[in-house]
Amino acid sequence: MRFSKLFGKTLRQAPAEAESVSHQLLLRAGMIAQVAAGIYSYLPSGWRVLRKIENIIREEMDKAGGQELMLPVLQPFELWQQSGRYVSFGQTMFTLTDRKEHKLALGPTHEEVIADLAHRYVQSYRDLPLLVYQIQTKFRDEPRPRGGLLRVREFIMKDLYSFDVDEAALDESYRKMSQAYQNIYARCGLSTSIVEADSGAIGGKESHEFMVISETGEDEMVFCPHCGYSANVEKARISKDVIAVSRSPEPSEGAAKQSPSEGAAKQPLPLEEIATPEQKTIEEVANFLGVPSSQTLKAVFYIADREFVFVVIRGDLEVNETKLRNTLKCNELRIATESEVAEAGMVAGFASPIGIKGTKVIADDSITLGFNFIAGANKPGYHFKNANYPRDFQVDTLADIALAHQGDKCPECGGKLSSTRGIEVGHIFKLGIFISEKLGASFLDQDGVSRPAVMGCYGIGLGRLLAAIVEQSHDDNGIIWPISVAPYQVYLCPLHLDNPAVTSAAEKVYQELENAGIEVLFDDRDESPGVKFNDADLLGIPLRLTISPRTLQNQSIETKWRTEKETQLLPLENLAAEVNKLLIVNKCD
RNA sequence: CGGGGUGUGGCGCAGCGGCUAGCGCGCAUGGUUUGGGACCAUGAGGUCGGAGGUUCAAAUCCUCUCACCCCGACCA
Repeated sequence: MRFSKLFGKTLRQAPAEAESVSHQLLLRAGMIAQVAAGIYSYLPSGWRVLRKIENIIREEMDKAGGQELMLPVLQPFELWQQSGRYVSFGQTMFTLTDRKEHKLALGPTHEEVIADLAHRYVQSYRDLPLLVYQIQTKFRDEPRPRGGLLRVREFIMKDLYSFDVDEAALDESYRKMSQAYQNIYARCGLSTSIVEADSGAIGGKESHEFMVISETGEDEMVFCPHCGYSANVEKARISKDVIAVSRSPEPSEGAAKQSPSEGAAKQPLPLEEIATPEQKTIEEVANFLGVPSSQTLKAVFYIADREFVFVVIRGDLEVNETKLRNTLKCNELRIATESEVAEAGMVAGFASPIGIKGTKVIADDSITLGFNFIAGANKPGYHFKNANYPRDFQVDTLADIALAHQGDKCPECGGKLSSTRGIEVGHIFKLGIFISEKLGASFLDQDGVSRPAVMGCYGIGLGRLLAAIVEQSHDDNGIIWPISVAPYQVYLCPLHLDNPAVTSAAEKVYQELENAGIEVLFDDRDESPGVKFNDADLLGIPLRLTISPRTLQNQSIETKWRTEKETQLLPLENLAAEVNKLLIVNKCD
């Protein structure tokens, strides 16, 4: 490709709307252009990168036994009513009405369509396992697109669906996909971490995300440096017995040196009402009474699908709303307003489940890890001492609904958890049978018994993956593409185009490299060296070849890797073969 | 949806009641240049996001509205 003909200009200054590194660099390099919020065009060089990523993914999916197909973007809304997932997707779905007043959705994902297909074509256990995938555009009306390609409303995704005879077979498909994903990221030069994840609107029980560590990421994950446990905070578990010490607010002298279990009697003591005037927050109450916050119970009020819910958790912990949502199996969840709290008859600041009737109570299991808690007395200015579950109050559900933090104890080994932000570049799910049951995707087993296929689904957003590579691989001068996904492998850079020797040598080299199947961006523009070098860096082409009167004196060409400072001379003779060797040696896949 | 911010040539910005709306980059033409974003000359390109209002006069003040960005809620 001749640079002079390449559609899409490089920019010295990034457009003002771009904040994240990948967004700025991709815009400056002329690889993408914004059309509207969360809607982008790929320009030729950006599209080349995307297609390379796509091919890597396709190869790995095929290798893992996947069969590529193509499902429609336009989906009858009835399919979504059949699965019931139109509720959990809600506003995120773009919907439209056709001329016959028939409601359609632009597919945000394709479990319904593929399960409906499986219903027709999978009949026997002999047809399983089945792994089918597509690489296609998805539409999701995200409430807040952000970070350029990081969160968009229209995006290209690889989605594979697995159908298996039972859970054990699903585990095997899942394992295969997990491996294929790791191969893909490695070939794209990305280092990723696999973390336990919540399955959100997709549903299902077990899922993992592949994360690229980056401050730009929207997700927070915790990990244990000792045993390797790692999870998205939405999902993360923690060991709750000792963390109380580390996180309690500066306890007063005396209480300070006691762990919560030492600080309290190990036997339940009689419930006792004490005056705590004006002491409303956990911190105030704990300080006032000279106990660690882990010796208190916190009350938090939510509205879950219009129902008022009383949530109790140990005072040193916070509520994880994703876990709470899953526990309640609700769609909308929000903190109750002050007036809603009052209307429900609660005394904010002094509330506890003790003596409360007719209200749904959800408790974190941390309330069972201790004795003699301080809890609200449900009247202004008073708390109870020595509140004990289940002696003093009952709950409707007892579950893990606590939020993990950096510094908490690892649930596996007790080590100290670290936390970091990450970009989710892939997500795999064990769906189970809830969709196949609803859409009739069943098969006959060896015994002639009809059973629903056990499903899994596995997604990678290609644009986000591309952006994640840029986030992880760049410097002050621009993008640094790994050879495997670079828009061009070689940047051919002649200097002094007024010199006929340079021009003819450059043209010859360009032809030679092209003929050898090497992807070359030939900077045939009559620009100063600085401009060309800077564009080469900005575009992130792995290998730069400079040809000038100086190099021609030695019958050679200068080579420079994007990742290195130094240059080398390479003889012009047999150049294509030599360049090919260099590229192969330095390729990461 | 809540909070904050920005809309002026392709990009970055200035102008914030007063004459013909400027500057840098980019673009075009000609010339001089050329190893890390050269220089000179000439030139093209603008409904100042939109609508309404105030005024002798509005990019500038007021009202409404739209778009985009950031934080949060939300979100595979």
